[in-house]
Amino acid sequence: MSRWEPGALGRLEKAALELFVEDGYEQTTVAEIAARAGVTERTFFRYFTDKREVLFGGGHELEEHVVGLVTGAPVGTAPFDAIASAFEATARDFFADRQSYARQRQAIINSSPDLQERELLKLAALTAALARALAGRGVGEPTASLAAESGVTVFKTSFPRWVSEGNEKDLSQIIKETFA
Amino acid sequence: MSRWEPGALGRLEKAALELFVEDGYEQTTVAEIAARAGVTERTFFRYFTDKREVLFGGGHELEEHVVGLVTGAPVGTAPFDAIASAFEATARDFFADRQSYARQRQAIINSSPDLQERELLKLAALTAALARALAGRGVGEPTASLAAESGVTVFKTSFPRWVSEGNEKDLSQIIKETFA
DNA sequence: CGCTGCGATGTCAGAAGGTGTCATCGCGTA
DNA sequence: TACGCGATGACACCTTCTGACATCGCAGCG
Repeated sequence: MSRWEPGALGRLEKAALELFVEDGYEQTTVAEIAARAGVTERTFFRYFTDKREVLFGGGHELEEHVVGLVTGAPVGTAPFDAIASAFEATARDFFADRQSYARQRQAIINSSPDLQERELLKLAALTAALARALAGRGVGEPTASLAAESGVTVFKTSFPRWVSEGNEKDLSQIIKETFA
Repeated sequence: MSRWEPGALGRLEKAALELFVEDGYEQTTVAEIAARAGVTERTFFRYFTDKREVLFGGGHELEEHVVGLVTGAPVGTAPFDAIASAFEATARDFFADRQSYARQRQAIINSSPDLQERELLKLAALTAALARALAGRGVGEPTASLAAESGVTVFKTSFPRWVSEGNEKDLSQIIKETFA
């Protein structure tokens, strides 16, 4: 038996999500999150730079995934097509069975301007990373940036639709439609 | 002689800009800004909801201006054209003689993720307002949102170029080129 | 002329977010 | 056994931001 329960990071993310749902983002204090996770406030800030960041941990993996797909697209694929299919595939891989989680998370984000700011920043980072990936494939400016912007815009507008539709429609399906 | 010097808001904005340039955004405290402006910290927060907001006061007027131009565009103007010329005109009216101010301000924003977040939020608000304006002219979705997004994207990419070009090239000129 | 209400500011106390620094102690390794 | 590492705790501290109440010139009004 080690000195502390392992998995502090996961416990913090879980506790935060629960409390945000129960009491709202702004009403929840970091101290409460830490207490429910069984750690100190200080430990929270060792895992997350910010109170907000606890909701955006997955963003990094998502970025790597999409960028990887774009980088690895068949030689000669048109920039816009590479972006489009990367997003479609990522939608399948990442969000297929997580609609209810995504819905909760999005509801929280929509409730707080602070969180919306952070999300915009993450999307801007994603845009920049995609533009770099395209540049690495020899795509010049401003084509690379414009294709990246377009892709992220499509994603950004498709996501709310997928989340809100009560039905079981596929995210990748919606994305495919919107790209047209 | 009134009880206090008038123009507290202007003094705060001026003091903030100076201190941000001198010491950097993060190193400057609200207390310092207030002291230089000759008021209390509390007064700062009566004028600005946020430490960040002191740099974004003009955003509201800019939004009203662009939206007004779009709303007042000749009947029958294509959505995209309405947006494009609104931005060109606004560039002339708002930024013509303020390049050095804009450069300072942008340098500060670029130095802090906090400020970049806020700027992205303001641009998102502008996008939404433009989409509403187009909708008010009878433009349907998704055309309205896409035209608004495109316009803001062009603005967002043109601005850094205008700011960084050492030369005297016109913002509205750059914008016109990018729209093509 | 004196009263009165308003508006802009000050004063104070305090919650919450965030950081630096040092202490603790189980565990793997020499 | 001794040692050092890594994750966490403990604590003090600063900054941002908010609520509640006090102050006092000024304008209007009787």
